[in-house]
Amino acid sequence: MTIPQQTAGDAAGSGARKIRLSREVVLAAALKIVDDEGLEALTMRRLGQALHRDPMGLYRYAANRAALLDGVTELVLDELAIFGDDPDWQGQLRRIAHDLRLLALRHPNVVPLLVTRPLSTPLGLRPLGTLRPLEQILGLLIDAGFTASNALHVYRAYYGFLYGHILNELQEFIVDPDENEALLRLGLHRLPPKDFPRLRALAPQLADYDGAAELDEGITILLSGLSAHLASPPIKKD
Amino acid sequence: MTIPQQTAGDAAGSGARKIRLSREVVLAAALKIVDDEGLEALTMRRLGQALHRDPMGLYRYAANRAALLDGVTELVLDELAIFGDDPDWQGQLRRIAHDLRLLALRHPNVVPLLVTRPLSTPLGLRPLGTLRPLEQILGLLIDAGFTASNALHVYRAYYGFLYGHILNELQEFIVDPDENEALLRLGLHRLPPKDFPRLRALAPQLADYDGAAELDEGITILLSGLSAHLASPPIKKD
DNA sequence: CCCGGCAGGTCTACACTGTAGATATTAGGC
DNA sequence: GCCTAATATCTACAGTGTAGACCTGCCGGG
Repeated sequence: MTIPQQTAGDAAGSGARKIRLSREVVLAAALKIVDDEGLEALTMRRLGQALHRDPMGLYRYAANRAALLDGVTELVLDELAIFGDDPDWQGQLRRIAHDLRLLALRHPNVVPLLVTRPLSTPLGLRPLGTLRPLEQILGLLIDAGFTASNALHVYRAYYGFLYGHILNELQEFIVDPDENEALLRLGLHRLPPKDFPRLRALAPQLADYDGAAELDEGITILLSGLSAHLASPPIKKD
Repeated sequence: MTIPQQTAGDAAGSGARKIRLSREVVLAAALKIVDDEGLEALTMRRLGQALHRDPMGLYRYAANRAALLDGVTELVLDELAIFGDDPDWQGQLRRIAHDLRLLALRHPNVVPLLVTRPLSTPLGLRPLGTLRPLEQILGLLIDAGFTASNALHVYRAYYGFLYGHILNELQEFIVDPDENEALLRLGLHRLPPKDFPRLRALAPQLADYDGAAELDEGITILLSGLSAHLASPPIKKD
């Protein structure tokens, strides 16, 4: 006999009262599961359990699991603020880069979605929330005086570098934070010294990786390179 | 590397000659499935069917599905050649970048693995094949006169940019190649014009994206920026 | 000849997944 | 009361990874 959870006090003391569902509530719960337990843990049944609902009911708020994942990425990207009216476009790009980096560190389990979902969805069919940063940054650059097509070039170089950095940084992960030997912290001792001398020798530098500083340097290089390159010859004849 | 030649008419059950299995054969078959039918299609049962074997037998060559995926990424990365003795490190980096780009275009379905698998595996525990490029490029740079730690910085900027570019390029995908209107080719007509004016206006530029040229420009910018930046002040005091 | 071991291939079974479709429950209008 | 529409829940099915039992051929030794 199943227990109808009509009576409030049966579950664990925290609000056993069924809150009214909405797309935002569902996505927020999904994000929490991904953050806490990883991507694989986000199943319809698990999500239903977290919301004290039948899993089937969730299909009202997301057509299927893929749409649910898209919703989560959208929700995460909404945390990113872009101010279209700031005339200091370089400063703005720098700030956004740092913001996105922090966002990725806050939700590392979502990063695979961030980079992977767009690969299987053509531009025009993506959730609008994920296209908004693109549109806004384009606006930022165009307002700063760039040609539309040059703005696109700058955007590509910028976002490419940015995502690349984030992937890079998230990949260098610590195995055993308590270990004080750098080799061991990264698990590098398992590599055959014969084949990987350089990598092993770089253990200390790998172990104290200042992601923010490195990102900032990269942005500086990129911006200076871009302005130098864009100043002299037009990139293309359109 | 090369697939042992197989009989074309494997569908006809009579002549289904069972070739001798090996790790390479299994991984090659797995890669073929991923290339032809996508990542999701690579299941143990499907792979077993492609090899005319019981799916369970495959666990002799890959401990589990994750290991199988790792094997596939390793196999793909083996296609990338790096010549450690070339003194022209800039030219070498440029060539490798183009090679990796072409490799990604050849195996677009593997790219998610390439960028995603390392996120869930600490450096020291990755399949050795995926670390080899790192080690070799470090060697290239160190032989060219870089400090070990500067080599690491250059590597990070380089690989970050490179992966970023590849993601970028693979994301701008064509919905309907027969369409001659740029808006429609990318599916951009579905975007509300009010919210995405710039993006829609950029449709023509998006539609003819010369990835190789863009990558080359980016590399140029990066290399010049790097050498300028590395020439004057040391990045860090180690 | 038999026999025991052994390594590899095969089968069955189980716990879990997404989700289609039927069913039960509720709310609102007359 | 009764009818309709929406919403919530249940059941069921095809598919997944993989543990563990089973079978099958091959080996050298008696």
